[in-house]
Amino acid sequence: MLSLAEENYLKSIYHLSDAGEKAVLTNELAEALNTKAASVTDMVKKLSTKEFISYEKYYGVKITGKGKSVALAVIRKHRLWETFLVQTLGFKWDEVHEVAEQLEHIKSTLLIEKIDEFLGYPQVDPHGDPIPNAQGKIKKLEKTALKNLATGSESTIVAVKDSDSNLLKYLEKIGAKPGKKLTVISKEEYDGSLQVAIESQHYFISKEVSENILVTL
Amino acid sequence: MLSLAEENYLKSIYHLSDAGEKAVLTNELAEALNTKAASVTDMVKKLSTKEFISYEKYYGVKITGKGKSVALAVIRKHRLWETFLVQTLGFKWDEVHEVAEQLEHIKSTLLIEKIDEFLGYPQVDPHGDPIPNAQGKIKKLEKTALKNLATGSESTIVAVKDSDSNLLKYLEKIGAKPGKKLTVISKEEYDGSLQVAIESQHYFISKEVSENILVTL
DNA sequence: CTACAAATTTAGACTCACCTAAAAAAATAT
DNA sequence: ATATTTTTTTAGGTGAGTCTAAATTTGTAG
Repeated sequence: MLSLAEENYLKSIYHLSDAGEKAVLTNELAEALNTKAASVTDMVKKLSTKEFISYEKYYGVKITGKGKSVALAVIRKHRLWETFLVQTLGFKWDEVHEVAEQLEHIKSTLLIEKIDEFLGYPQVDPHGDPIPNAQGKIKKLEKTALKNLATGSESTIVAVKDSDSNLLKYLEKIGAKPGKKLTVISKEEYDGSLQVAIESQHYFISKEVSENILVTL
Repeated sequence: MLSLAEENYLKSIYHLSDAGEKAVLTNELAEALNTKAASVTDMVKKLSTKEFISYEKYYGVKITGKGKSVALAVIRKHRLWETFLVQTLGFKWDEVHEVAEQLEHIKSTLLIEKIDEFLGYPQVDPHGDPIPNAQGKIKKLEKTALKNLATGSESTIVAVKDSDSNLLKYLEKIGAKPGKKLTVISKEEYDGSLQVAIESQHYFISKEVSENILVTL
């Protein structure tokens, strides 16, 4: 059974390495985990002998398959809990991170599967990040800001970046929630504003707002 | 900020002392916490200097007001989470304890208040134990087995002791869920069976079942 | 290519929560 | 009242995860 610290190291290594693509340096990890390089060296040796990562002195660490599946399980829990906190309990999505950091370490497969079921098997969390399934598979979806869409393109709202409560209220009003379909009707070149359709209702969206809405095609 | 171990000690001390009524011995605590007497002595000294308990060598410990309020906060969280697991996620109530032992240590007042609200401010958990409010006040309710009720008495179902799934299915069928009102229509002396009304429907309840249903007047 | 700077590792130490074994105190039995 | 048993405490030690300070390796600039 992995300790809290071990799980956090693996999660950070996974993220910092772009899902295992590249090696992660000691200092990066120290920074991310709010600890000192010397402590990282210690832990990294331990995780290496346990074969969750491979470690080469002065070079950095790479996450193994075994390590990835631990990391993904933790990330899955984190994102499901965030979704739960926002969707079910009405947290704002800038309030959820700290709590989810704790909840992600609760040990119970049954619990997380029930939460997943309760939420209706969501694909993305409130930040628009994809939720790995129970097998650790992630469905990558190309996110882009609404403002990058061409006129006429259809897309699905995935998340909203900013959490300013005025913005949220406005989006609430026009029904711009994650999951909703959206079509770009027209774009104004000179100020970057655009007109969109959400459920056959037309709305005017400023450039600022269009930069904060993430969509997928 | 209290550690997990400290919170568990305080919770155990609270329970073993009957809510602070009597002193708790080192060995009792060691037994309850699955640890050794020597370890208990160490921790008990620490909690004592922090004034969560008062400790007298060779005599035992007593929980202070400060200690009680910590213990009650943990117990509140434990019972709210158990209620959530059973009511919302469909856990059976003999499956919830281990998970609730973890969840009770999540640090976030906002979270637990939202859970409380989401559940509709329940008074008791799925075992029929009262849930302390945010101020640590417990509403004690006299629980008794259904079989102890006199003919004609009205009561509210609080919990079911046994978790045999046949029993649960039967109770489900007749709508005998915690919170439901129940009236004793008649009792048969010779076999201890009784007739009850739940929402103006009459049902026949065997002695065995009536021993497993806890009610409050 | 040498010298300095930056990153990393090693060495040694700390706290937390636990342990075992031995000593001390309290309870019990004769 | 003394001896024996039980309970509790003390003393000393362990592993996990962290730290600081010093040593080492690697990278960079002249």
